[in-house]
Amino acid sequence: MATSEFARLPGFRDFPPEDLALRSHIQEAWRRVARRYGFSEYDGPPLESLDLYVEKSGEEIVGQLYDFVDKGDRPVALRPEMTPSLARILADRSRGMSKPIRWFSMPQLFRYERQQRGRLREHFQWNVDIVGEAGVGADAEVVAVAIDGLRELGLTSEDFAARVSDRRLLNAVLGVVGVASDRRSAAFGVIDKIERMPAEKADELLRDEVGLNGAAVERLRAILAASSIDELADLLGDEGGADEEMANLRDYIGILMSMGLADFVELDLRIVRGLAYYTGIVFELFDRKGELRAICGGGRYDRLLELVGGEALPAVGFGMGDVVLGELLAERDLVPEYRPRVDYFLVPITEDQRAELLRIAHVLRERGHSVAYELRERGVGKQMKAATREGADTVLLLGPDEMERGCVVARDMQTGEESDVPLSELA
RNA sequence: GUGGGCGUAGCUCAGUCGGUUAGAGCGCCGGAUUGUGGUUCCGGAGGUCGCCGGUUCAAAUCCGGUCGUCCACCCCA
Repeated sequence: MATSEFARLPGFRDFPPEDLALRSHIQEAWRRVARRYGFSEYDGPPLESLDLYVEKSGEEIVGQLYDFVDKGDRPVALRPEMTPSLARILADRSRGMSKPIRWFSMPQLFRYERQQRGRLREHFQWNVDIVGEAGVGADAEVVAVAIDGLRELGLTSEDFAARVSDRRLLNAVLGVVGVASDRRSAAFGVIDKIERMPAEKADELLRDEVGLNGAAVERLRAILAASSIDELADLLGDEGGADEEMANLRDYIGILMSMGLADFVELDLRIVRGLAYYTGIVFELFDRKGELRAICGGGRYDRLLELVGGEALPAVGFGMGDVVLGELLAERDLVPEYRPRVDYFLVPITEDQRAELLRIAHVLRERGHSVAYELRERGVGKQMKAATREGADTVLLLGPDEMERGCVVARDMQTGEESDVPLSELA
């Protein structure tokens, strides 16, 4: 609660050490996995020109942006997503770069919306993109990174899966089922929400908005329920019309099987993704229990770079937020316990040894060890308690006796064993 | 943006048919312990009961508003 006069803004988080530990745990895993796949890290400014988002996503997105006019009368916005910035950055320099470009980032993103579980006004999002490769090899590579990012944190195929689809395939399928070309985008909208509405409501929309008859609605429902490429092929029969898209998606899934990730991948044509700029394969990672919102979403966006004024390059990528992921890790008991720790905690028995201890502390720090001690005079018992609280590996005790013998006593805080360390080793 | 639940100590919560100085556990600080921690015992600090207003002799308790939070909707990176 807000006892302080200055309360935290709603939807924003503080990160005291015990909370920053989880965020770091997640981000370090993300970074390790991205590097393991040969991606390079980049970043951009958190504040961008408002136009960058309006051009791409339309006026209605402005209601969900943190935007304002700066002192130079420029309409600006805190970045709500990273992809437009990536497109802008590459528009300037991609022509001179070898392809494909494999970049990742972990920006803090902002949106102005009412917060609820798994959705704040600020979050950190892992963005991984491959730019300059149109083939399904890039699509598969990117989803493999996302899957391995979660595996790195201890999640398994019991915990989550990737649901994959392809907008071109869905478009072709809609053609096969008989959706007129001017009704396709309406159909996309209904299919995107179909899981969250009652069946009668969906049927009604498919009839009235999309223009399908009863039999076609039935057939489309069956097709949308397919969870493998073979099942989908059976349902489509020999009519053709989607052959090329089917072969494409089959290759994609084949690559993921070769990687040993088959357990993590399911076909699901209901995955559409809201973002208008997706053009091909799209996917979401979700928890298998279905308790949380999507952990990660991504796909192919082959037009975006030229829209922003850059080289016409195909691209594919995803974003994964730290909020939902943190909740999933907590539910699966995969959040490491936060423990402060230091290598050495130094204890002067009397103040007469403090100068020598400060010297030793500095020697150990120069050697790269972490060292702590009480900053003012306290009893030995108190200092030992403090050493425990600080998570000391070893306590070095120095009193008049040790000074005389030319050593310190090193106490192993795990075992309680003590041994002498000559001062000559700490010079 | 719409509708609903909740809001008592740092944390988890108890306490309300309105009635003297509002409680517990954990945590924190101090002491038992002026050359040895994790256990234990003793003591202490910390709350204008989210905030503002109303009803009342009297409000943590009832009413209204507001802010925060959670849930659903909307939307989705």
